[in-house]
Amino acid sequence: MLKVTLKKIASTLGVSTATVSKALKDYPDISEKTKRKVKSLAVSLNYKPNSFAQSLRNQESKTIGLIIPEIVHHFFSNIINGVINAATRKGYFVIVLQSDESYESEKKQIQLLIEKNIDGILLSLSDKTVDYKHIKQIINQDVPIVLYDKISKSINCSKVIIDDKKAAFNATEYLIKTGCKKIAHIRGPLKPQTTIDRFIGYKKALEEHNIPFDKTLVYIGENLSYEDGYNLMDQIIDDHPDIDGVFASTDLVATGVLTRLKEKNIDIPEKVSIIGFSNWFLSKITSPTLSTIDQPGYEMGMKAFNLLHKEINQIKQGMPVNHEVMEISTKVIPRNSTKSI
Amino acid sequence: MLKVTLKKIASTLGVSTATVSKALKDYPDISEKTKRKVKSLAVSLNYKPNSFAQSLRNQESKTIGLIIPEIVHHFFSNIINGVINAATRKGYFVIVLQSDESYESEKKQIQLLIEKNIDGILLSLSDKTVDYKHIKQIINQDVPIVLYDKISKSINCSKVIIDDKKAAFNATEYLIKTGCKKIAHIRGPLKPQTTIDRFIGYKKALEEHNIPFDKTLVYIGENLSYEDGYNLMDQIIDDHPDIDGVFASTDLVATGVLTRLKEKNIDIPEKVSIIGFSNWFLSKITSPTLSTIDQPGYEMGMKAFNLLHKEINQIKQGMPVNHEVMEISTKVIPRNSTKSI
DNA sequence: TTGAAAGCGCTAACAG
DNA sequence: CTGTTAGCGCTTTCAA
Repeated sequence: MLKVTLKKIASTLGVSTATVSKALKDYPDISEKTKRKVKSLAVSLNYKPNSFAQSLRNQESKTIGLIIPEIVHHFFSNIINGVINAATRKGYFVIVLQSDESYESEKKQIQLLIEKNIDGILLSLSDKTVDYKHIKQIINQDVPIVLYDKISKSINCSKVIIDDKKAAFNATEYLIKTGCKKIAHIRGPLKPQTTIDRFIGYKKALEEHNIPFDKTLVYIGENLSYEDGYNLMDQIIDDHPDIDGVFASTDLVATGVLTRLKEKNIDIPEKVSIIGFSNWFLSKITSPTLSTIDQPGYEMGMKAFNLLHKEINQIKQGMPVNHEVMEISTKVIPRNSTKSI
Repeated sequence: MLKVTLKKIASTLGVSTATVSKALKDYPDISEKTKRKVKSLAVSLNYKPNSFAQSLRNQESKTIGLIIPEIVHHFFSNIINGVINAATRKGYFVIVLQSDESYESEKKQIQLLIEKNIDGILLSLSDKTVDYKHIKQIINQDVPIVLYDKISKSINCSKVIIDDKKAAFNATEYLIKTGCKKIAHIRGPLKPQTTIDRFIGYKKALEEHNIPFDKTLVYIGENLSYEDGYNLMDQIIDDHPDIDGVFASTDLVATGVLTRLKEKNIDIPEKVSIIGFSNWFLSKITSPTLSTIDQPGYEMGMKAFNLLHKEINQIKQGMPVNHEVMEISTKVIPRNSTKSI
C-alpha cells in the first residue's frame, strides 16, 4: 500500500495542496463542493496525515513523557493508568519511562525526553535525587513539567501531592480513637519527604491527643518491605510488650506485621491494632483485612496530566503560566485490623 | 533559550548546513579540523537535533506502541517493565495505551498508533476481540507487529506466548504427584484462549495419570476474582466434600479459595492442596504461602520488544521478514499450599 | 573536502 | 474561492 499524501490527492483532483489541506480542515474559505470532493477522495484513498510533518510544522507532538520510579508497584501503576486515561481523552500519547529510583537515570530520561521534543513531562522524583539542576534547567527551557507524589519544595513548578502529614495524622488518630494508647510507627528511610511527613503526622496526632511521644516506638524499615514488617514486629514486641497499635508506612509492611502477630497468636485487633498506608490491593485480602489510608493514584495521575495540559496550552498561547500545587485528599479505610470506634 | 539549529551553527561558522550535518555524524569526507570546530560549537551551544525533522526525513520515530489490556495488574505491569527496559536499551521510546479489554478501544488505539507513524506495535488481544480485520490490515500496511500473551492462531505475525497447556499440565501434575486424587479446577470464562488452554492442560494431566476426568469438578469464575474463588469454594465443598486439590486459574482466585478453606477450618495442604497461576506478588504473603506457576511477564516483555525490533530492522533494510513464535517457559513454584513430593 | 539543492509532508500568509 | 510560495530542520546526492 503506497503512501497517500496531500500532494497525491491534490494532483489527482487537479487542485493545489493548500486547497486540499484547508478543505480537510474545514476552512471557511473553501467551497462546499471542493470540500466534498476532497474529503471523499481522502476517505476512499484512506488518507492519513503524516504526523512527523505536522509535528515539524506545528512544533508539537501531542505526546508527553511520564517518568515513574518503579512501574511494578500498585500505587504507581494506578498513576500510569490515570495519566494515560486523561491523556487519551485529550488526544495525547504517553511515553512511559522508568527511573528505577536512580538519580542518574532520572537525569538521562529527562534528557532523552527533551531531545524527543516532547510537549511536557510528568515526573516523580527518585528517592536518590539530591540536586535539582537538571529539573530547573528544563523549566528554564520552557518545557512544561508537573511533579507528582515525590516532589521538592525548592522546585518552582506545578505539583500534585498527597498531604502525607495529614494522612498520617488521620491514620494515627484513628488508632487513638479506637482506643489505642501505645502506638508504634514503622517508618521508611530517613531522607524521602514522604516518610518524613508521615512521621511528623504520627507525632502530631499523639501530641494533640496528649499521648507523650516516645522515640523508642519509632522503627525504621529500610526497604518498607513485607520482611521489614515481619522482622521488626519481633523487635517491637520485645521492646514494648504492652504495645496496642502499629501504624505502618505501607500496606506491605503492615502485612508483614500482621502475619507475624498472627504467628505469635496475638489477637488483631483486640490486643494490637494495625493500620497501613496506600490501600493496596492486598489489604483487602489479608485476614483480618487491613485498615489503611487510601492513596488515590488514579486520581493523582488524572490531575497531574490535566495540570500539565493546562500549562502546555498556556505556553502555546503565550500566556503567563501560573503554577499550581494540588493536594489530593486521602481517607481512612476502616477494615478489620482495627477496632470499631 | 533560543533554538539551536544546524543552520545557526553553519552560519556562525561560515560553512553549509550539509557540512555541519555530516561533521556531526562523522562522515569520512569531512576534514578532522572542520569536525572539531563544528562539534565543539555544537556542544557549547547545546545543540540538539530536532527529532521531528529527523523523523520526517528518515521516516522513523524510534518509538513503538504497547497496547495493554489492563495496566493495573501485576502480570501486565511486569510486561510493561520488560518492554520499556528492552526498548530503552535500544534507544526506543514506548507509548503505552490501554485497551481495557474492549474490542472497540483496541481498534481505536491501533488506529491512533498507525496515524502517529509509530515504528511498530506490541499487542495483547483483548478478551472481547472477535475478528482480526483491524490487525490484518496493519500487517498489510507493513507495520511490524508482535502479539504477546493473548494471541490468535489465525493471525500471521510474530508472537510471544506462554504454553498455557503445558503450564496447566505441570500445575495439575504437581498436585497429583503430591498425592491429590480428586482435583477441582476453577477456570476462567469460556472464550479466551488462555483459559481454554489451561483447562486442556488440566484435563490432560489427569488423563496421563489415569484419573478419570469429571466435568462436575470444573467451575467457572467469570471474573477470575478473589470473590470468585471465595464463593466457588463453598460450592465445591458442597458438591464434592472429598475434594483434595484445587487448581485455580489465577493466584487471585486461589487466594479466595485459600481464605475460604481457612475459615472453614479445612487444613491446607493436608486436607486440600491449592495451586494457583501467575506467581503474583501476593502469593508470597498468604498464609500458608501459595504454590503457583511462575508466569514471567518481565521476560515476556523483553522478548516481545526484541522480536519487534528485529522485524523493524528487517523491514527497514528491505529484507524478508520471517515471523517467529516464541514460547516462554514457565515453572512450578512450590510453596506451602501443597504437600511436598 | 565542501556546498548547493532537492525534498520529506504539511501549513499558513498572502496574492490573485 | 483557490493557488503560490515559503519554510519547519534535517539528510543526502551530486556537482564543484
